[in-house]
Order: sequence, then structure tokens, then C-alpha cells
Amino acid sequence: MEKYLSQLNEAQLEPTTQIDGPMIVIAGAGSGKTRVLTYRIAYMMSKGIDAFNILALTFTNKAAREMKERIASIVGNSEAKNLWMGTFHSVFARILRSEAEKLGYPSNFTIYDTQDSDRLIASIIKEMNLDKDIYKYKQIRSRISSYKNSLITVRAYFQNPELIEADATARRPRMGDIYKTYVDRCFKAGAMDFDDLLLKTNELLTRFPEVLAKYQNRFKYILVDEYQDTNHSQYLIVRALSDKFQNICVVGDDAQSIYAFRGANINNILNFQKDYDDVKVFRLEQNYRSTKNIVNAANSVIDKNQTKLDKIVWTANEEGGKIKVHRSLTDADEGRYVASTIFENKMNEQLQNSDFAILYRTNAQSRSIEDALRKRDIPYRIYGGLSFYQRKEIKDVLSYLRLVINPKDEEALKRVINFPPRGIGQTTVDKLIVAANGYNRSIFEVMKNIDKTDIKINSGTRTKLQNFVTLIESYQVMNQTTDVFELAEHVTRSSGLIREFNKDGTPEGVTRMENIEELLNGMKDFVEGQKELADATGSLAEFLEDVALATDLDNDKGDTNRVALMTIHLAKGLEFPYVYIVGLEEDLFPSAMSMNTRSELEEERRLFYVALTRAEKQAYLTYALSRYRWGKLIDSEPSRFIEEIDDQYLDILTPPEERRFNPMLDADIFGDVEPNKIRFKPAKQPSFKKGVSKKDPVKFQITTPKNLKPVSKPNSSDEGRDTNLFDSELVVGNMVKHLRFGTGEVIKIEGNGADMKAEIKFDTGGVKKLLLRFAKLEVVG
DNA sequence: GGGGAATTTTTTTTT
DNA sequence: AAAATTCCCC
Repeated sequence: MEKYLSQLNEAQLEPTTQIDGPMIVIAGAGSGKTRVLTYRIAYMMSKGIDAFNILALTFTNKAAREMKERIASIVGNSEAKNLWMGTFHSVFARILRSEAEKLGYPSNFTIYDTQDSDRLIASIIKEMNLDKDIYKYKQIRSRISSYKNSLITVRAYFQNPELIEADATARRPRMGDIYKTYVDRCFKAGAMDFDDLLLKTNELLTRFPEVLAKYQNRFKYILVDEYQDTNHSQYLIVRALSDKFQNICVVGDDAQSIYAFRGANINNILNFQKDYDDVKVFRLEQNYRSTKNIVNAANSVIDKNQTKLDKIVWTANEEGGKIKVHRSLTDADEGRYVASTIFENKMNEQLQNSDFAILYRTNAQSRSIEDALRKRDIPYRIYGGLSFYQRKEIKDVLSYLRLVINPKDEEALKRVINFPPRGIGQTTVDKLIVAANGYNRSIFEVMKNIDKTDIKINSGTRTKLQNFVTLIESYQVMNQTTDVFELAEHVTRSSGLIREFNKDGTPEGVTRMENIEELLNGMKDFVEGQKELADATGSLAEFLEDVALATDLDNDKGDTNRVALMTIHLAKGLEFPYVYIVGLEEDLFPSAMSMNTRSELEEERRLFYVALTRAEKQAYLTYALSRYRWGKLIDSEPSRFIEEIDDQYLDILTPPEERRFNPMLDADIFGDVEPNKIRFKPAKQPSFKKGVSKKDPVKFQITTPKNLKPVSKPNSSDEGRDTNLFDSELVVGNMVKHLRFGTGEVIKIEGNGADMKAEIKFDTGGVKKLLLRFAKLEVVG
């Protein structure tokens, strides 16, 4: 142990060896807080504290896993195994499972993800005959979420005239009723949403003093990482559990609080010293991660925030290169710039792909970057976005499995009852829901006893319903004897899912099959891995829980030598030698939706601070003068955050000669296009399927030759394209363009002054199924 | 009830 | 630009 402690500086050593009593470690970016947490736990154990009595709450499961491995390497695997480490959600989901009956939940309760919640709320709104334009399910969900995170239960809501008033003024007087119905339905379905995992834990600890005492005695020592991002619900859990022994150590950086939208309350960290007696305060201010330029630049920005704790982050590292600021014309140019400088840096400095990260504000920004990286053959991996487990085909498979564990799971049932199609339509499902509500039973129970009910469903449909029940029950039987992998494999085949996705050989179908394959592989790994863990059962229930609470960062599979693409939120806690922060434009970053109040803007600024402090050696800031947003090219201005950096740390690059978008050079079109000369004629009906909006009379014509023949030999300029290439003609007015396209490619013609835009999209299904879609065109001149 | 086309909506950020 | 939703016809 001594040898590890000697790796720490004075400031790090103090909190590491301080075991008892409440303490807070205010840790600047890159100051080695993970190291302090890790060594502190190891140190505690070396002093004889039982791992069984330690609870460490981290922000991601990945962080927990890595920390646990590190601790195991210091104190030994068998010791470290008893540590409870994980996210709030996963730790308390586990506790809730063993205590669920007390709260009236089955121990095999389902965890609803955001999508499940959304669907349930949407269907409640529909059932209540409310106007869905006023009651938008996403807004409702976020309201409910914030109630729950503030511990406002349905009962508390109805006792609070202010809340009722507020929702009434927002033209949503039925808000409370929706909330109540939502909670009831979740309960009846044996389901908890993410917020419930915390809310119900609070309920458990308040309503059952003996349970509280049990866990207080068990978790004599509690550590919380990223404390600045805890919400009220989490705060109360921590307070309750630590109340008896007061051995609570929280670590965080107020300057990196970026989850307010999720209920995180920065005051938790700002007020920690008031919450406990004799709080010891430690500060880690030396940054070991970044160059002077980066640290100073970040400081100069965060300085603009009013709400913060006193802290001066400094570094003894080298000066480093100045932060490079690059302007480009379009998002595509931005992508090209990023890709080409990564390429150059890699060559010049002998770097790995994994030395680079590209960070953005919104997931949608990844597309243009991806395109550019792909053209340069730079391997990359996108984190976040639509996570693997949220893909349709994966959720379909998982829904069958969820029904096996918990047939009351309403959302899983609605998802798969008629997928693949088995003749049970919406009308039937609606009747079942009404009946289930009437009998106060789950839909599955109603279906099972359909003949004992007087629901108006004809006998043919009744048989179909019974067949579905029998199918699920056969899976339940099978689950008694087989492992997750074998069961899932059987399910995908016998349910008809595989047949469904395979049926028309479309590329989407192929991708879906690959994803299902990957899911099955993951299950195999899970089954293998579980055999090694003593406390794991390897059960289906456990797999589903892991999946429900997995973060995208958790699966680091395959080739890891890739450029990382992620949102800044996801990058919290990570570091990379080279960091690109892209899309630094007003309304995008800071986001147009987060500029209404000072505190929102300050959070955006903290977000920028987080982004910048991820960089070890070199940071790049890029922005574009125009960018595609929801399909339209819009102009944008550079972000205020660039200006806010003291310019002595910046290297503002002069962009090469600027030019506007040129259809000749930037689109895959050959020949001359002179927008002003183009005449548009009403389109005549092409000989194949097309979609033309009726509202926008077609003002142009596109003819595709009937004699489409694959080009036998792709030439050098076709590198990287589908080998199944066609030559075609595009007729705009009386002009004919020769055009070469590969299957599945999208070809655009657009011009600025003329504001013309056309697009041809080809299905890979072959020549037979050509699909043309025309964007809105304006007649010019 | 099913399938496909037409139309509308969506973009913050995530456990 | 893609996804979700509605519309419409069989």
C-alpha cells in the first residue's frame, strides 16, 4: 500500500488517508480524483475495513468496473469482490429487487426505459381523449420525471396547489390525472422507470426504519463520485444512508455540473458543508492532464460564471500548443477539416486513432464528421446516440424476454403482441387495455382468461390471443432449464422475428439480422462471464437488468483503436491527447434551448469547460458558417465561448480561400448547371414509383432511362462506391445531365442563389424498385 | 386488419 | 434527413 500512496502528491494524500467523518473533495479537472477515490478505498481496506461495509457510487458502470479492477490489483481480487460499486441506478435497483415485496412490487420488476415511458404516456393521453398537441408526451414525461426526482409523489402533487395551478396555467389541467394513471399503470405492470429506482429507494428507506437501519449498518462507509451531478432524490438517499455513521466522502467539481436537465442540483455540492457537522474540505487543484495553454484557456472561460466554489486549477505541465480555432463554410467542410488534420497528426506524430476524440453538443452532429472520416478511411466509434439496446429489433427480442420474466409488462407486450404480425390489431389491443383496467388485472391475465370475460372479440381473434399466451408460456417453461443465450436463440426463431427480418432481403433487414446476431453473441459472453462470478446467477432477469441500465460507454468491444465520437456529456471523466470540439456555433453550442436564463447559460459554459478539459496535448475548436439543420442549410455565427477564451491561448487559423457551395464541385453531378437558366416543367408521371408532395406542384422533371444497366467496370473515380454502378441521365428542364450512381446512394443537386434542390434516392432492391423523392424546388427567374 | 404512401414532427444533453 | 404518425385503400 505504501508504494501506492507514494504516487500521490500532498493534496491527494490527505483525503486518501482521511477515513472517518464527513468530507468533501473539490477536485478540479484532471486533478487525479479517480486515483484518490481508488487509493482511498484500497487504503481503507488495508486498514482493516471490511469491503462489505463500503459503498461507492459512481457515475457510470464503466467507471465502477475500472475502479474495482484497480482496487483488486492492489488489495487482491477476493477482497475487492465484496465492494459495492456502481451507479445509483444499478446499486439501488439491486437493493430494490431484494426488498421489492415490501413496496408491493414483484422482485422481478421490469425497468422501463425512456421509450417505454413515452409509449405508456402517449397511450394514456390517447385513452383519456386528450389533445395530443397540448399534452405532448415528451413534455409530460419530463414533468413527471422532475416530480419524481424532487420526491413529489402523486399524493404530494395533489396536495400542492401551486403545482396544480402551474400545470393548469400551462393549459394542462389533467396533468395530475395523467401522472396518477401513469404511476398506477407502471405499478400494475410491475415496472419501475429510471426515476422510480431512486424514488422507491427513498420510499423504502423512509417507510421501513428497519430496512434503513439494515443498510445504514451495512454501508458504514459511503463514497460518492461526481457529486455535483446528483439530484434531490439521490441526495436524500445518500443523506439517509450516511446518517448513522456519517462516514461520507463526496467528490466532485462544481465547474463540471452538466446534468441539470436530469434534475441534478449543483447546490448539493455547494451546500455540502452545511449538511453535515465538521465537514473536512479538501481541494485538488493541480491538473496533471493538460498543457498550460489548455488549463489556462479553460480557466478563462469558466471565470465568466458567477455560481462556483473558489478553486484555482493550475498545472506544472508544459506550455503546449495554442488551441487551434478553425472556421469552415459548411458542416461538411468542418468534417473534412477534422478528418484531414487527424490524418496529418497521425502521420506526423505517429499517433493512434484512439488518441483522438471528437466532441459535439448534439448527437445529430456526428453525421457530417462520420462521412469525412469514412472517406479518409479513419476508423471511428460513435458512443451514445441511439444505443444498441434501443434499436427496434433488439427491443423486440428483449420484449419477448421481458414477458418471460414479467408477463405483466405492458409495454413489452404491446410491442410484440403483433410483431411479427399475427393478426392481432390495434382495435383488439385497445379492447384488452380497457378490459384490463376494468378488471384491475394485467393485459396478459385478461388474455389468458379471455373466455371467462365478455369482451367483444370474435372467436378467431380469441384463438390468436390464446396462441400468443401459449407461446410466451412455453418460453417461461423453457427458461427454467436453459440459459439466456439458448432461450433467446429459440425465441428469435420460433417467434418469427428472424423470418420477419429476413423476408425481403433489404439492407435494413440484413443490418437488423446482424444486430440480433450481435445481441446473441453478447448473451453468450454474459453466460460465460457469469459462470466466473460467485454472486451472479446468470439468470435472464439479471441480463435484462444489466441491459436496462447499461450505458453505451460500457461496451468496449472489438477494435479499440478508433477515433472516439461522442457528446460532451458522455465525455465527462474521459481524457484524450487530441480533442476536437466541433459545431461551436451560437444556438447549437450554447444550445438555443439553453439560453433563456443565466443558470442555463452557465451550465452550457460548464459543458464547454468539460469539453476543453478533456484534452491533454492539443485542442481544436471548429465552427461552420452554415450547416444543415433539420434538412435545411442555415447560416450560423461562431459561439460566444470562443470569444470568451483569453486570446493569448488561441491560434486562430486563417481559412483557405472561401467559396460558397458549388454544385459543380461539391455534388456528384457532371456537366454544367447554371441555376438561372434552368427551366422547370411540370413533372410527368415517371414509369416507376415516386413521391411528390401534392402541396408543392412539381416544377421540374427528372427522367431516368429505362435501360438501366450496371456498368461493368467501375473506374478509378468510383473508388469506395458500390460496385453495382449505373449510368443515368438527369433531365432538368431541357438540360440533360449525365449521372452515375451506385445502388443506395443519395445524389443531391443544390444551389444557393437559385435555392434549388433535388434528390434521387435509389433503393438497393434493384432496378425494379427505384424510389425517387423530390425535395421542394423553387422556380427561378 | 394490413400494408404502403403521404404527411408531420423532430433536435439538446442521459441513467 | 430520418422517424413517427396518420391516411387511405384493399
